[in-house]
Amino acid sequence: MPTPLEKARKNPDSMKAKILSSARHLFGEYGYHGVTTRMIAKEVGIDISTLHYHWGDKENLYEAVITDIHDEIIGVMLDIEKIVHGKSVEVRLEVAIDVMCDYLFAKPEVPKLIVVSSFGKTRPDGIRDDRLAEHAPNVAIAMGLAPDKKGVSPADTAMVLAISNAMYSFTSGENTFKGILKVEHDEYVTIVKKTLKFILIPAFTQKVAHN
Amino acid sequence: MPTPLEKARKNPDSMKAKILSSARHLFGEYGYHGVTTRMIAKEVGIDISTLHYHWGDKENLYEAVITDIHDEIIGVMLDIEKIVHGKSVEVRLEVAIDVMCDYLFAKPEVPKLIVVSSFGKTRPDGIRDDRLAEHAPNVAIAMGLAPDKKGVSPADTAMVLAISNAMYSFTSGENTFKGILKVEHDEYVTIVKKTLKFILIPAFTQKVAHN
DNA sequence: AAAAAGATGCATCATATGATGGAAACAATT
DNA sequence: AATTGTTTCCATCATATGATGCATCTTTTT
Repeated sequence: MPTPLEKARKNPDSMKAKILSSARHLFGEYGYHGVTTRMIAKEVGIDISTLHYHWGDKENLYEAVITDIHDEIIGVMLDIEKIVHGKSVEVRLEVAIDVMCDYLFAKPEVPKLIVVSSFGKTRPDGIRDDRLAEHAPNVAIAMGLAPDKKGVSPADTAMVLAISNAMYSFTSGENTFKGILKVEHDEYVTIVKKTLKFILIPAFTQKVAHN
Repeated sequence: MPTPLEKARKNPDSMKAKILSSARHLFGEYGYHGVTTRMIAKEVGIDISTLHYHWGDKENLYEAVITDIHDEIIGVMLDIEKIVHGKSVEVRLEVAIDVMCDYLFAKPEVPKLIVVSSFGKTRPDGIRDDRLAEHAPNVAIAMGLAPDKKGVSPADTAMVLAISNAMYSFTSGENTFKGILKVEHDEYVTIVKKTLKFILIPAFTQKVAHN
């Protein structure tokens, strides 16, 4: 029996999928409490009762959104791990930064939702997804920071978190930071990738060489 | 004529100050829309009408909170700039990381509010403070990335943003990341500082040497 | 074509929320 | 003590919000 989320994915033109898409966008923009079911319904062009018919209550829809983006981003991570497998540290990092940044810039609601769900609280509590967290050690291994699950130290995981956070911050804060840097989108993307590589590659090669 | 914020600062035991303090804490935890005036009033132990008497409407109180933390953090930045003036790049960065992290760990609502106000939107718009943004180039100069205001490139500013973001992420996400790293507060602080220095110092010395 | 299942919107409800008027309590000034 | 100004809370309001019942329309199945 497919879940509502699976149904929505199966048919991207379905009402379920349209609602999910708008919900992603709006929750990413304004946060859980900043979005009303009416806002979502209005963006889709439907009545709120139709929204509730497809997704149940607001919390349930939000959970679906969180699950959706987590599945997606973990998919991207696995893709990257496949691509970089066997490559040098520099190449691994470079590819990881390029591919992940392209993805995050294309779907800015993803880093925004990850950031708020990691940093902030949602009042009625609940709603939390720890799969990204649990995945961090795997990334550490894939990046060559540690040989196996046993060998991943907190410091290694902290490195992975630092990289992830850097990408999330720059992509979700694009609008603010673009203004500070006084550049347009394309140049912003270039600068971000360059800066990330500039900062991370020296540290990483040093670290991996040390292992 | 002092503003309400100045009055609150002048007397930390005043009702204005107590409300501001609770508002800081709660807005940091749940975001603008996640906090009701009733929640704040309850935490202080007063009626909402007293809250409105002192601070006007919710948006006004939020603005005061944002202004308050921005003044505070810019103060810390200026302190750091004084301390590190004339020191080597390594020492400058080390001190900056230590002092700023200590401050942010002590007042976690500060990075939280900065992150959400940089990344997210608050629905009725308005409410924005760009002083931190405008201050970024000064930090670039203080850190030795550029000789003067004219010489600060977008890439330099991006470096400063990367450092700031890294500190904000690690401090505001402490609760989540502590769990991932499976460490307690004290060790978490140590790891964060170590990781930040490990990543940033090589990149920075390289960059400054290149100038 | 009829029947069944699915999807949609209108009207409506209960509660939450921001906000205010005005009375009462308190403090300062004369 | 009386007066004035400040602070606090109670009662209340208008609107926003999440949610649902039910009738209507649409699609699918028989």
